[in-house]
Amino acid sequence: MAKALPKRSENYSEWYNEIVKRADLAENSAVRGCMVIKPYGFAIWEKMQRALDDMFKATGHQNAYFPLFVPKSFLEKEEEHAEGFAKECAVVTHYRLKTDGKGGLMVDPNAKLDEELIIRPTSETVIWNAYKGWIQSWRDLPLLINQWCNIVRWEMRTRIFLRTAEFLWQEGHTAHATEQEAVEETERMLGVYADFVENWMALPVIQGVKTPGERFAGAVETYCIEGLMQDGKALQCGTSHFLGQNFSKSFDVQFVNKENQLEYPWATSWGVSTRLMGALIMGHSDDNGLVLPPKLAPFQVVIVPIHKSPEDLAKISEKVDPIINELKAAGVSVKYDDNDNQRSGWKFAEYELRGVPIRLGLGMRDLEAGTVEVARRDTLSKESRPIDGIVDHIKILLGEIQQNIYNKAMAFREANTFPVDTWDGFKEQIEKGGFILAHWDGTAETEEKIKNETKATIRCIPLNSIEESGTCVYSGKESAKRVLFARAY
RNA sequence: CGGGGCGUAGCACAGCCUGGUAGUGCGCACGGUUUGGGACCGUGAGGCCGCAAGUUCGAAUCUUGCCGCCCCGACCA
Repeated sequence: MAKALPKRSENYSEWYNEIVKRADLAENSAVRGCMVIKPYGFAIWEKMQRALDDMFKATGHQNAYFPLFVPKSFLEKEEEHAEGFAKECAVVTHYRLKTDGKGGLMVDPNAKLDEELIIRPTSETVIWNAYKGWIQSWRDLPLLINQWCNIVRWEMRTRIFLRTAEFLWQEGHTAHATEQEAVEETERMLGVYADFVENWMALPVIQGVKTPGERFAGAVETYCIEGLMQDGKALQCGTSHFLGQNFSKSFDVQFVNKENQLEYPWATSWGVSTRLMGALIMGHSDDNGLVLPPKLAPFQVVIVPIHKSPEDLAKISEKVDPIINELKAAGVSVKYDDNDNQRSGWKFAEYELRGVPIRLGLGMRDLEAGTVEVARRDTLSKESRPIDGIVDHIKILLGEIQQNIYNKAMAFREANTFPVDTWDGFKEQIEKGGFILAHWDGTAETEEKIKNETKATIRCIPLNSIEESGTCVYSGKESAKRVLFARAY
């Protein structure tokens, strides 16, 4: 019998780790805190990349690539930025090894770098150093650049996909002639992220602004999208920063405006990472394994033959071939698993674990009846349907599944979002999990105290929050709107 | 960095207390019987028992040191 997954209700983090492993998404590597993303997991990431990249291009951005190494002197230039990242940087101090005479290798003490190189934790500094040479005139603006790369943040404690020492991401870095234009860009890209996470990943998110305490180091304003995971914890799914003129000033980048005056350009940066893989897993999956939205599944349909003899298999394959061709022609990705290593029952369980949205089962009974068994991963329901018209049915079904898992996630979020008006109520609810909408007096002191007493942080000040006067849930002082609290990953 | 757990076959683990030829299940290879929700029988391959030193006639097992990983906390996308 199957080795069942741990249940979400019993041990959520073990359930998560097991899904990652058993669905063959990724594994821990020999290097502390770093993961190996396996082909099935990487295929999902590639689909995310493709969709996002298309969206970036559609909003006028171009891809480029900047170095992995950041000279220490660059990182120092923007003070807050330097402070914020200093304690999680990997540093290269030497450029050569030599044999140690005992069959091993040692760092060559004669090969010390004059200036240490930091493995990029983010690229604002190298990029703005380069922009100095790219920007002279208002005609060079806006400069809309994105890069896909890996970065390193030396985390004390890591969790696969959610927080790894090395991770993959994209980082957009733009320069604008006016403050307003840069703010618009920051908001536009937040919207792109929200659009992607909701429409591709099928996860509803709250768009908002971070409090000063939660702001990106070096930013004037940080916008974010926040998702709610099934264990009631929040996950920041993407951030978009308005950087003001902090980096243009630090790197002395200026442009000549239409009036022939020198000005500092206004900057933004924005990123999403392989952490989204974690959001995808925790947002939809169940005790049977992964549940993938059709738009991001490596293959949307798997066809499993059910046969007793090679002759039967040949007959089934003959029937399956045109279905595969028709599906492909319709833009549906499909895998036909005629592998005879495993039997059909094993395959059913396996593809369920891997979250394939639709499974077609085809046996001799179906050949006689002209039917096929259609199983949905999201509802675990099965029905027998005529082969005629099956491709049209699947096209519709894929859309339904995409919508259904979004609706489920939305219903979950709604059922787990609570307006709270008293401190006792706050403390009680935070233990149960979920999003809490509560009034806050706007001070860092209160934010800090709430965090220390309950481990809840202000995830964001939602963009769509309505003006509603009330009193701070902690201090009792006046407040104009509710903010979003939760315990977070 | 604290607290806990664990390193034995590709994977999951037993054996260790009480030293004496390294085992079980899954997976893998081959043969056969099977096949509508994780099949069964038979045969077989596969191990520096995390690394190093020590104790001993003899160490997976005892001692010391080191390394690594996972989980729980403080920091973070």
